[in-house]
Amino acid sequence: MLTLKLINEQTDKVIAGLEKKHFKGAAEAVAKVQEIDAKRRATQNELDKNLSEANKLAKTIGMLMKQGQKAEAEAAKAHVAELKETNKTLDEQLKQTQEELTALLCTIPNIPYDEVPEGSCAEDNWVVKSNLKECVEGVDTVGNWTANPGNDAAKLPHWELAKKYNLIDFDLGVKITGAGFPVYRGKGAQLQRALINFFLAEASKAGYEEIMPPTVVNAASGYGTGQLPDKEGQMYHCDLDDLYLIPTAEVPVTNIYRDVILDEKELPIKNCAYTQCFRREAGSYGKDVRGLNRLHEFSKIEIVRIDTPEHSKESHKEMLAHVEGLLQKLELPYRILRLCGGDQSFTSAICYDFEVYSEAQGRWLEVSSVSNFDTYQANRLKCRYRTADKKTELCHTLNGSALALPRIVAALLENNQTPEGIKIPKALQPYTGFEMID
RNA sequence: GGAGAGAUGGCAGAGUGGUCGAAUGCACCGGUCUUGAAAACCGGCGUACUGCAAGGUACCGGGGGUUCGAAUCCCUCUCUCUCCGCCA
Repeated sequence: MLTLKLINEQTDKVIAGLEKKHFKGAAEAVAKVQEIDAKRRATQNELDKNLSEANKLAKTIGMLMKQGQKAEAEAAKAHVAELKETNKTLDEQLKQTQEELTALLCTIPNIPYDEVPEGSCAEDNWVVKSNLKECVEGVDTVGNWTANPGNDAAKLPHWELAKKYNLIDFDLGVKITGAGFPVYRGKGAQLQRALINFFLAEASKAGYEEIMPPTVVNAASGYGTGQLPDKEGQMYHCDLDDLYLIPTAEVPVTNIYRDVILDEKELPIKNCAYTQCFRREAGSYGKDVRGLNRLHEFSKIEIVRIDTPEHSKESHKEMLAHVEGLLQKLELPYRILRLCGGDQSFTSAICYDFEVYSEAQGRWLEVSSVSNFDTYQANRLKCRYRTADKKTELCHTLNGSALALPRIVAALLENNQTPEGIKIPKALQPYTGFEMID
C-alpha cells in the first residue's frame, strides 16, 4: 500500500506516477482516498472527544459514590449512557471508513521511480544489457556470446532433449499429479539438485543468510506480501486448515519481518532461500506452457533484502550484479530488461527482468525478476526500522530470483546440445559430478 | 485424535472491578563515578491514530457482552504448551 503521508503530501507526484503505470482513474482514486481519509479523521476526532468526556465522568462517578452523593452520580450516569449511544454509531462509522480506506488503498499500485521507462507493454521495456551480440542492437553488450558455433547437432527443444536423455518425464507427472508437475529422473534430477546447491552456495558467498522456510503459509502472510486478497486464485489452498502453498519463497521469507521493528544497524538484511514454488497459473495456455516453460510446481532460489530508503538503490544494484554473475557462470546468453511503467508488477517501484535466449525455441525466457518495492510492501507488512535518532520509519524491501530452475534447465539443455550430448558448464560441474549428459 | 494448562511491554513475570499503559527484575539508551572498563548510583525506556502544540484516544492473543468504570467478570474464536495415542 502507498502511505497516506505520500498521497496527502505529494499528491501530484502520486497521480503522475500512477498514470505512468497505466493505472486507470488515478486522479479520481487519489481524490477518493483523500476524501475518505478526511472523513476518517473527523470521525475519530469526535469519537475521541466523547470518549475523553466519558472517561472523566466515570472517574467522577466513583468519587461521588464514595462521598454518598447518589443523585449527582445518577445524573452523571445518565449522561454517560447518552454518550455511549452516540459513540456506538461513531465507532461503527470509524471502522467502516477505515476498512473502506484500506480496501481502496489495496487497489492502488505502487508508483514507479523516475528512471522507469514510459510505456504500456512488453515492447516498451528497455534492453539495458546483453551478452548476445547478434540478437540485440544498440545495447551495452558485455560479451561475444555466439549461438553454438559450429554445432551441427539438431536444434531440439528441451522437451525433446528431456525425453531423448531420459531426464524429465512429463507424462509420468500427469499420471501421478497432473500437467505442470514433471518428474525429474537420473541426471535430470541430479541437475536440479546441483543447480539448487550452486545457487545457494553463490548466495552464501555473496553474504546472504540461508533460510529454509515453510512451504505453506497462513492467510496473514498472504496478505503481508500482497498475494491476498486479489491474487487468491493463483495459489493452491488447503481448505481444511486454511493454509496456502507458497508461490515463491518471497512470501514466507519477507513475512519474517512482518510487524517487526528492526534496528538500523541490522540493515541491510540479506536472506536467501530455496523452496519449491506452487502456482495455479489459471488462464495460461499454448506455447507458454510447453515443457518447462511454465509449471505448477518448480524450484527457485530467492534473494530478499530489507534495507533503509537511503541504501536500497545500492542494494538493488548489488542484487542485479549477483544475478548477472550467475548467468555468466552458467555461460548462458542473456539480456537484462528495465521494465516500463505499464509492464511492471503491481507492487514494484522498479524492476529488472533477466531473460535467457532459447535457441531451439527461438525466444527469450524470463528467468529472474529483481525488484525494489520501496516502502509499498513494508507499509502493508508493517516492517519498520529505528533510525539512529530513535524514529521509526518504514523499510524498503527488495527481492529477486537467483534463480528459478525450469527455464535455466531448458536453456542449458537447448543451448549446450552437441552431437555427443549436453555439456555441463564448468562452474556447475563440481555440483553435478558429471561433465556431460549423454 | 483424547485430556488438561495457558496467552500481559524486547524477555521474564506481578496484577481478580476504579488512582493500571500496567509493579518488579533483566536487557537497552543517556548521565555520574573511573586513566579505561566493570560494579554502583541517578534518569530514560512500547506502538498506533489524532492535534500547530499542550494534550487526547486506543491497544494486556482476536471478536462480542456485563458495568458509570474491565488486563481483571461472562461468552466465543484463534493460537501455544504439557500428557496420552498415532507417526517421518
